[in-house]
Amino acid sequence: MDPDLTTILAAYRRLVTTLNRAKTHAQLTEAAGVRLDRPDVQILVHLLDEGGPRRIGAIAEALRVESPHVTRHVSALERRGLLERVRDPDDGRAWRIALTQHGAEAADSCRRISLKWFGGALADWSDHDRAELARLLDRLADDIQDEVHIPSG
Amino acid sequence: MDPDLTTILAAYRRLVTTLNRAKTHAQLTEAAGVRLDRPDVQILVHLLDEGGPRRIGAIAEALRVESPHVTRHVSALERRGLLERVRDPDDGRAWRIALTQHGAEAADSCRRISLKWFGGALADWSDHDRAELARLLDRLADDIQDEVHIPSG
DNA sequence: TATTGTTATACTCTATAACTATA
DNA sequence: TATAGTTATAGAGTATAACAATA
Repeated sequence: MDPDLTTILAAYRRLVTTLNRAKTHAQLTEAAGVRLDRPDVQILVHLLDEGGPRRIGAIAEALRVESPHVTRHVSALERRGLLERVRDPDDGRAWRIALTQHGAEAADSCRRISLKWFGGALADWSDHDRAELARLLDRLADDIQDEVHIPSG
Repeated sequence: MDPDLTTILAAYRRLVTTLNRAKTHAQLTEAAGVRLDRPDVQILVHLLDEGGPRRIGAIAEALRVESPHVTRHVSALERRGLLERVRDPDDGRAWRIALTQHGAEAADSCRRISLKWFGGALADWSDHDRAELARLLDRLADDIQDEVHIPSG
């Protein structure tokens, strides 16, 4: 019974309960002035973070979802003009998914709201605590990934 | 453009991408030796954390879902003998949802696996860093909750 | 009649399976 | 014929609306 461990797990769950709900997503899209569902936002913001076109398979792998899911959302976003397909320079048969100007703007709006929320939450924090949280949370994400995907038994 | 903020947001998303997927849930239930879907686990572990019977409405509020969702899962878990309804001592018309022995064991198994994952991830961390993460993540969960639910505009 | 919970329904999110196309 | 992606389908997760029951 490690009290730190218990606190960390409980805090993580509380965070997810707050952020990962339909109402929270509705708040985000309203504030961002976009009409996008959650997978849409994930894909658009992922492409913005990556900084360039990516293949369907690469997006699916990064978001840890199956590719048909990505295909459907990408197709819909393409029809709406937020994404476009460009030839993969490395592989003539393949295409990459690229943000259009409109898509990049929508992605940026969404990311801005998330950053605003986190920024608001951390507004009263000391520089030291913010830097420590960044360091520790980044390391936790790495280590959890290793722990879950390469389970020791 | 605050680099700490960006890191924190990205790390949080990475954490969710790792932990909040069907395959991860399947890994958890297999390791725990239970056959439960995600809402089932959330409800059971929540009741275990609370340490006593709770009303449907209170569970829904704590998990930030709508009550019909809780009703359905609780009813199914009741039929399977993991939960039972007991009279609310404070309000004769109302019932509270209580873990049975079997339900408490299942909840404990699931929580144990989550703790094992986090414990494994933090195994190489210094005591200081673990304590700091606990302090900072707990505070973040509080502050995000305030920020999102009492939005400043 | 206000509160709480339930039943009925529908929408969102994501997975699996079967198929297609291209090198 | 291996790889990447798509179409089709189904199941899990969650919300809204309408209703029931009880103080």
